[in-house]
Amino acid sequence: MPAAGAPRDTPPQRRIAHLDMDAFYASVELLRYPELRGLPVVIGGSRAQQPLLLADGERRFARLRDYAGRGVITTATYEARALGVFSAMGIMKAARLAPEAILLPVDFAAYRHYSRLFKAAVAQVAPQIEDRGIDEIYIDLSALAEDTRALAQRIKDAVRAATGLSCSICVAANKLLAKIGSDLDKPDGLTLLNAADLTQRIWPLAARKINGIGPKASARLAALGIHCIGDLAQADATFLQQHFGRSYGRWLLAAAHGIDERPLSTSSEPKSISRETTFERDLHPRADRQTLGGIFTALCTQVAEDLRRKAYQGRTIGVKLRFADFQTVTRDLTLPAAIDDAQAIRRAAGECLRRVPLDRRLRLLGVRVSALSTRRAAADRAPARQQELLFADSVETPID
DNA sequence: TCTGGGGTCCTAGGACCC
DNA sequence: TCTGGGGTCCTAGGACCC
Repeated sequence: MPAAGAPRDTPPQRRIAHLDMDAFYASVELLRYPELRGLPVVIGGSRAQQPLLLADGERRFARLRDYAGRGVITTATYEARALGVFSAMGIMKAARLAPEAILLPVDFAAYRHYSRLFKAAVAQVAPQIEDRGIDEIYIDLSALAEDTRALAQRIKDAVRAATGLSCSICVAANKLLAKIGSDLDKPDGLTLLNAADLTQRIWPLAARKINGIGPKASARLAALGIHCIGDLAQADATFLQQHFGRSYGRWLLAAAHGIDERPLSTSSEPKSISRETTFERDLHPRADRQTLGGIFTALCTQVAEDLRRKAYQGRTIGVKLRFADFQTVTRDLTLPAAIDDAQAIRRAAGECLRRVPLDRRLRLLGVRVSALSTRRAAADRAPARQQELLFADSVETPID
């Protein structure tokens, strides 16, 4: 027991890294098409043209100006960003800014391959990893003895050796700061942040740089005269809670002070599996009934395939509709038991659809399955039923 | 000629149960 | 029959992230 007045035990400072691949999709494409290095290149548009291989072995690439239709930019090379083209920008708008930029279609299979490669390479150096999607991870370095900068450099080197790609990495006391820091020196950055850096390097940044402050919250903050993280740190706690609610208000203030105790989450199970599609043109529920029906069935089939491939079943089936004016509605239905087959999903999703007044043009349709369980867990909950299924299967594939 | 597709988490109200 | 309170599940929408 520490004597009264003795300093409390403070937990040892953590060392949390955030690693972010540089312009990931575009960089993977440049490995495949090195002749595009140095040019403005954007990835996006589900209907973008594949490069054409000419008779002389040359490739002809589509230009942004050639694209017609819906879609957004997924990634842009730094040369394209210099022209004002960024992720999530509509392709038609991007084409006005950079008509000559090369446009490539997305190839998720290729990006997933490189994603696995870089994560495996990092895991060889530091195994405590939280997956944050295809192109970024958090790494807990606390348990490793090595000097922080040397360790970060070794991780960067391992990623480059495994993939030929560069990444940006920041090591800080927590995830929140590491995430902000990895963006400070892109591309190919290596940033270390300590306590003294909070006021010098973090506070001048826009509040929007905090992971969790999006376009809506930053607009509301700006309307209150709060623009940078330092402004937020100086704001009154009660004032923030009045405007943003108790929970979010408190979090905003803590975040601005660089406080974040969240541990890494090194394993996770999916909560939902979904498929959705935006149509090339808006479709009317009556006039385009046949087309919509076909799309709806295809979505249910794809979701069912995804579920089975990943060995999940779900009890809650839902639909998502987006009207021409971008208004979005969802409906869902929870069943007594989890399912994973296309026909049952289509039946339940059809029930949901009937609860939406369908009198306007649609631009998007989606199907989602949530309240997931693994097939193994489902078997544990319903042993008798599973016995029947095993028996039924055994007709096809006898068990000895 | 705006605005993809895959997710997670939070809030809030109502039903229902004890 | 004048009416509390807590807990859980379900549903819908929205903000946010990659």
